[in-house]
Amino acid sequence: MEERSVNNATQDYMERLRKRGFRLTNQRRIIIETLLENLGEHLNARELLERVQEKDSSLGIATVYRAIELLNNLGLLNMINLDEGFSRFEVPDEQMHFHIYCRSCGKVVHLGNEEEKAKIVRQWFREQAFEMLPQTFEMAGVCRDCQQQGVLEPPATSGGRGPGRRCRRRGR
Amino acid sequence: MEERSVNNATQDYMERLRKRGFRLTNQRRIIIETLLENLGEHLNARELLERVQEKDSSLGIATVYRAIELLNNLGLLNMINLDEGFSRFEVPDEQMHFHIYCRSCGKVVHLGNEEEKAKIVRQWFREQAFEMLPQTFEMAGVCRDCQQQGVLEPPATSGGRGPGRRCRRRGR
DNA sequence: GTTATTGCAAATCCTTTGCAGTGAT
DNA sequence: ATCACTGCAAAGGATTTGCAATAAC
Repeated sequence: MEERSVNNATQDYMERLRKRGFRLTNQRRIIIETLLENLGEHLNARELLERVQEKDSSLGIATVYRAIELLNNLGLLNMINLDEGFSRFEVPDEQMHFHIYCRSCGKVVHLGNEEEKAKIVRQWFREQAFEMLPQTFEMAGVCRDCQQQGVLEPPATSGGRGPGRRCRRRGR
Repeated sequence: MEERSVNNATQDYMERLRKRGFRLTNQRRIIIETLLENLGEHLNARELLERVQEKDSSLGIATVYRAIELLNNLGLLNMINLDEGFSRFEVPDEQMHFHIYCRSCGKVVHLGNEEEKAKIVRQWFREQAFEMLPQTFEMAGVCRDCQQQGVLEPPATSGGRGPGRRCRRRGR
């Protein structure tokens, strides 16, 4: 996203906070701006903190988490879970997003034709009379590259040194 | 699931472990059996441990987590994330499952017509040349009941006493 | 007899929280 | 002048791990 539109979008987010009665602090502005500058990067809290601290080195992790929670509550931020043991964050651009991630190497791809897919999902929500919240869809698979390497071998003896399916926290 | 089919299915799972070269321990059998007996309950690790300990009180949480990881790696178990700060687990019955959960009260509903929906999703995977892993889809929304109560109000003064959207760990 | 697996307790790591100080209104 | 918000450090809670003992093979 270019500088001008980041600025505009940041103002937009700040305005929404103001309307809801929240204070417009410098920290919140920086966090929102940084999220916008890194659209599509799916930063986690630590990564977001690092980038945010380039602008204000005293800004702490607690503030990051509190801003995330606030934005999420207002429906202005999606939480992304890739079964890593922590969350990643994304500001939604009005659209629903569809991610497929590889459980072996961690690669994430965005699906195309999102509007068409979104229509389908909205229908699913309608069937249940649920209001849909802004969100992304995380779908686990094995990418073409990793399919050829096979995944997770038996215990040990058989020469186990392959990557195995990444799955929990330490598995990155 | 009735006793007979639980037994059969458990044997089936054990057989798959054996084929991959893993040892058939009593602990693994109990854990698998318990997962099967509680199909659709979406137990988390602590809940699973409790039920498992009714059968073997010395079985520890580490063993539960290790069994979960093993089964998940073999594609024999789905991890379910409802943004609660921990995971829930489900043994898949060949089918893909679609869950919508209410971010306000936590209610979870299973969508119907799953086979039809599964076809759609399989097509999405095909478009990306990803192998699909057994999994469930967690979609966040607000249920009909909670829609009427409104969610999250501004800071404080304005009389905040509503529930607010549940969102992170402590929010249950 | 080997060696994968277990149980325990300690360690890790993400996330939340209490509190005193600060800054937006 | 208020009181929402911040930063810090400590707490909380889920998950992982080292290691000696155990039990599949």
